[in-house]
Formats: sequence, structure tokens, C-alpha cells
Amino acid sequence: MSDVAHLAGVSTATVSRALSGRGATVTPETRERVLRAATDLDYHVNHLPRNLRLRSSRIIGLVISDIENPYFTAVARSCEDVAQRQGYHLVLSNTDEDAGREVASLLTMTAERVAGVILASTGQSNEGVRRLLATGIPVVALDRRIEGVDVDAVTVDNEASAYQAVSHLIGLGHRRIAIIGGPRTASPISERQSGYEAALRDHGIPVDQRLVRQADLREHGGHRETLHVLDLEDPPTAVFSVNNLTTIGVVRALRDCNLHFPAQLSVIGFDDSPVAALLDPPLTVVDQPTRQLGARAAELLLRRVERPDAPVQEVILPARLVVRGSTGPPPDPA
Amino acid sequence: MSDVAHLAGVSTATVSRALSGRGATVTPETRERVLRAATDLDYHVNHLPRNLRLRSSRIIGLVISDIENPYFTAVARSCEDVAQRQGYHLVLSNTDEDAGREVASLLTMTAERVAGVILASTGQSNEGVRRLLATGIPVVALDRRIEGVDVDAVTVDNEASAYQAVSHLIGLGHRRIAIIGGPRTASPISERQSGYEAALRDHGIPVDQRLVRQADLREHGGHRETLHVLDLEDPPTAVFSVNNLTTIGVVRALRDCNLHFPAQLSVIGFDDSPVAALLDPPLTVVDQPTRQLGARAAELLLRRVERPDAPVQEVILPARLVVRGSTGPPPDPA
DNA sequence: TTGAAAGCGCTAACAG
DNA sequence: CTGTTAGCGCTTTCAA
Repeated sequence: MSDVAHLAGVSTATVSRALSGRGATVTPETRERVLRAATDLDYHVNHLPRNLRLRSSRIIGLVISDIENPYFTAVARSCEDVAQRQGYHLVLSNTDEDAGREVASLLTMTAERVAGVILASTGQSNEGVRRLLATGIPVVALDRRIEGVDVDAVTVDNEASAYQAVSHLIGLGHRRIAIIGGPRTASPISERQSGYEAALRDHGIPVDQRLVRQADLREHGGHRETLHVLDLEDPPTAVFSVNNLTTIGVVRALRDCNLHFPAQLSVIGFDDSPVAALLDPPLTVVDQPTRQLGARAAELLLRRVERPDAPVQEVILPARLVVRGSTGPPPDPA
Repeated sequence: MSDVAHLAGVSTATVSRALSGRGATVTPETRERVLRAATDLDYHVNHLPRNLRLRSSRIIGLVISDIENPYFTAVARSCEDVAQRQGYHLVLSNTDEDAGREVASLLTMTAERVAGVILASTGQSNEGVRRLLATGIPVVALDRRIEGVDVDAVTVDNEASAYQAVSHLIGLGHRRIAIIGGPRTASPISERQSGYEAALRDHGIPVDQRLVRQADLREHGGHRETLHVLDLEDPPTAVFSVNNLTTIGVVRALRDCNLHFPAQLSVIGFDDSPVAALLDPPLTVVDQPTRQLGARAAELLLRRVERPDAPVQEVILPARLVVRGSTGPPPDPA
């Protein structure tokens, strides 16, 4: 940088002003000279000292629980689009639903003084979040609320969408509807279960706890729990799967049992994908607004980076039931 | 930090040595005192000055062309696992096959002085790579070679695997085999096309250019090009799709035309996934070793971070044909 | 509008 | 083994 200053015949302060041009006042002519000198010397700014001086970087962290889940990658993509447009870069970190990894990630991000963090928390510890906030780094909760801290959040109206999905099944005549759920610690999952229970209750159908299963949020869990409910003496006529990965397991289980949907069993999954529409028949699903989730989260975060003490905001987005071929009336009573 | 030094009754240099403990020599007793002081004051190290001083961060960049492609997320996951185990963090950047975004990403990573970069290049410009290397930041090519620069690389033996896939079809009796390819600029794609041509040639089958299609690497392209070849007066009896996203389009096109595989047309796709096995019948695919690709790339990079002038290494991993139900003998001549 | 100079908070020579 | 000291390369007051 001092080389550039020399060549342009100015001070390093002026080079800085000319190049970063942040509200700085430089003669167009001086700027021109500096720019040319920088080009001639193939000079490119180094962010390390800048970050130190500014006590922050233009990087925002996105911490998700499963990088291989299309739901999160869709969210990540839209986050990145928004961030990039504002001149921020995205650091992606994958926790695998492991609270320890989550904390470790957040501590590193704190140490690196990222500009802010968007977090889909495992919900098992908020130590990492507390340190971020203590260091003055804003946090936006994505997909899941974070217990015990008051931060901006972008979530989906899980209860309403589950209610709608289950009501659809009830409307088709189903009475025995299984739910393949997950750990209650994740708020979206427990909200979907609540929506399921509310829909049954409102239609005068008692909740049969044997039909309420908790799987891991993987294909394996969906497969196992589906086999479990199919094995009951009074099996369900419909299955509501609350997660895209478990849905794959559900479909595989039906395939294994040689059961066809919707003739023998109706299926509703969560999250849409090109492949959901490719199954035969195509899957009825609850489609989450992933694009918007990511974009809104990034917007909320960047807004707060600029105005750290704006009022806390919570955005709840609606999901939408996409009715396709995997749901139909229950089979005639055996 | 100076607060901690005060409380522990030592200098900041000793605090640094005690906390980062890099080959540093501190009495266990002193370290103990420093650690306690740090805990008492809730002190946590700030990487910004450290990065400046060390002229580098412990962050490695991973630049991919499509964050929503399961192939790349699987690679990213294994990269991150390896990196994290060595105390590095991963910055993920998505270029969307856009050379401009690729260059911009690499310039930012250069400015942030990441420890190294793993790059699946669009192959349209190596300006970003040149600046990285000029700044002394190592680069590993992933999936695709980078023209004009001599760097470590981890790729798949695309030609051999395509050869194997097409030979499988020929062995079943197919003679008219279409390939749904992509832009030749991406080396894996053009290698797969070469493998396709070699297999035909070795079996005495002429290459019919009307069956060689170049799609974008998206679902849409696969769909369109499949419809195109099906519309020929002499349509193929088998389709080889060289990309996981185009394969989805291929399957959708067959669905649209009410064609069943393998009875009326055999299909081979690229990249395995839980869903490929769920289609009815399940898809025959070329399964790339994504786990290994990511892990080897990260290992190569970290090795080079430590020994910058080790000899350049190129790792070529084999892919494997997984024969399932979507391939069978061609239909009886009409 | 520009320059001089101070400093961001660590790390690493060097001396003791 | 530990302290002193000198930076890392920018940004930003403050004064001219």
C-alpha cells in the first residue's frame, strides 16, 4: 500500500480513502492517480488489517444442522444471494444436530468477529449464542427459535401447515393417521406435532399415541417408524411425515411392504423437491418457502448490523399444501 | 488480554503463549494461573489481530458451482469434516457456474487471506486462481481440472466410468444410445462424452451426432433434450445422462411421454442418491465417491498448507456402476 | 482535500 | 521460562 502511495505521490491515508471510498473525500483527480498506481502495481487490498482496525469483517455466518438436507441448502442459497448483493460473504457451518459442534462453530465465528450469524439451532445449548451477543455480534434465529435469548427470528407457521395437511387427510375420510415426527427439542417438529393433534381434536378424532412416532430426522428413522406403525394390529390408513428425509424412509418402507399409495395408504411429506413430483404417483407435500426464509433471515441480519438496537422482529412465513397423487380416500374397510 | 495479564501477574506475551500454546514454553503453574484469569474475566481470544500478525487465517475456502446439487453438498460435508478435525473452518461459496462470481469469490478469499482454497472451477477464467497463487495461497482443483495452472487436483475417472456405463447398455443389446451431456467447458462432462464415444467405437457402433445432446446441467435441460431425441424418427433405446440434475429431467420427460423404463427405454444416470433407489423401478447409476473426493481434496490442501512446495499431486478416483432396475434389454424391434 | 501519526490486539524475536 | 519491544497493514482522528 505504501508502494502505491509512493507511486501516486500521496500518503497511505489517501490511498485508503481512494480505494475504499467510504464517505471519504478525495479529488477525482487524486483518486484517478491512486487507482492507476494500484493497477500498475497489481495492488489488491488486504482485509486482515482492515478487519482488525474495524473490529469486524464483512462475513456472515450461517450455521445449519445438515448441509446435505435440500431444505437447508435452498435456504443457504437465498441467504448467500442476499448477502452477496450487499457485499457480504457467507461462511457455512454444518453442525449435524450436534450441540457441541454448534457451540464450537459459534465460538470460532465470535473469535473471527463475523458481522453476524444466522442460526438454525440444535436448541440444546445457547452458550454460543450468548457469547456472540455478549461480543455485540447480532444473531438471527432461522427455522427454529432459540430458547432464552431475545433475537430476530424467521420461522414457518409449522402448526398451521401441519393442521392443514392433516385436515386434508381427514377430509378424504381418514381416521387413523400416523405421524412420523422427530425429537421434540426442535421447535418446528414439535409445532408440527401440535398441528397434527389440533386437527384431530377439532375433528373429534382421539389421538392414538401408538400412531405418534418420534424418528430421527433421517431416512433411517422414517423407515423404521413406518414399519412400526404398519405392524400394529390396527394400522393407519395415512401417514404424515414431518421431515423431507424421513419421508424418503416412509416411501421406502411402503415399497418394502409392497404397499401402494394412495390406494392402500395415503402419504403426505414435508418439503417439496423435483424428485417428490417424480415419484409415481407424485407426492403430496407441505412446501416450505425456503427462498423467502433465507432471504428474510439475511435481510433481518443485515438490517440489524446497521441498526444494532432496532426492535426485535419475528417473521413467520406460511407454508403451502401441494396436493398431488399420494393422497386419496382410505381403502374400503377390510 | 492485558487485563488477563494483569490479573495473572504476567505479560501479554505469556498470556498468548499460555492460551495458544504453539510450541511455546510456559510453566504448567503459570499456564494454570493464566487460564484461571482468562476464565474469571470471561476472556476469549480474538482472531483478528492474530490473523493480521500471522498473515493468514485458519479458514479454508470451498468454491462450488451449485450449492443445491447433492453431489457438491456431499463433497462439502466430507471436506468440512476433515478440515474441522484439523482445526480449520470452511467458507462455502456458490458460483452458480458463473465465472464472474467465481472470480469475485476468489478475490475476496485472497483479500481475507484464507489458508487455502478448494475449487470446482467453471473453467472460464483463471484470474482468481492466479491471484491466489500469486499471494501464496494454495489451491486444490476439485472435480474439474483448472487449465493453465499447475495445482493439486482430485478428480474422478470420468471417462472410464462412462465407458463402463455405456458398455453395460451395449451388453444388454442396445445400439442406439443417446447421451444427455453438457457444456464441453466442464472437463468431467467432456470426459464422460469421450467415454461414451470410446465405448461405442470399441463395439463397432458409429456415433450418431443426433443422439449426442448438450444440455445445461439442470433438470430443465435434461427434460428438453430427452424430448428432443425421443422425437427423432429413429429414437434411442437407451439414454445415458451425465449429471444428476439432468437425470431428473430425463425421467420427467419419460413420464410425460408415458414411456416406461426399462421396458421401452433404458436409463442410466450419474450420481447415486437415496431417491434414485426409490424410483420405480430404481435407477441404474454411476456412483461417484463423493466422500472420498471431499476428504482427499481437504487432505491435499492441508498438506500443502504445511509444505508449500511439495510436488504437485493429482488423485483420480474410480466411480462405480450401480446396476438397478432402469436398464434392461431393448424392446423388440418395432 | 490531504498528511502525520496513533492504534486495532495479538504474536514472535530477542534478551535476560 | 518470561518480559520487552516491535511490528502485522490497514483506517481514522486531528491538524494543516
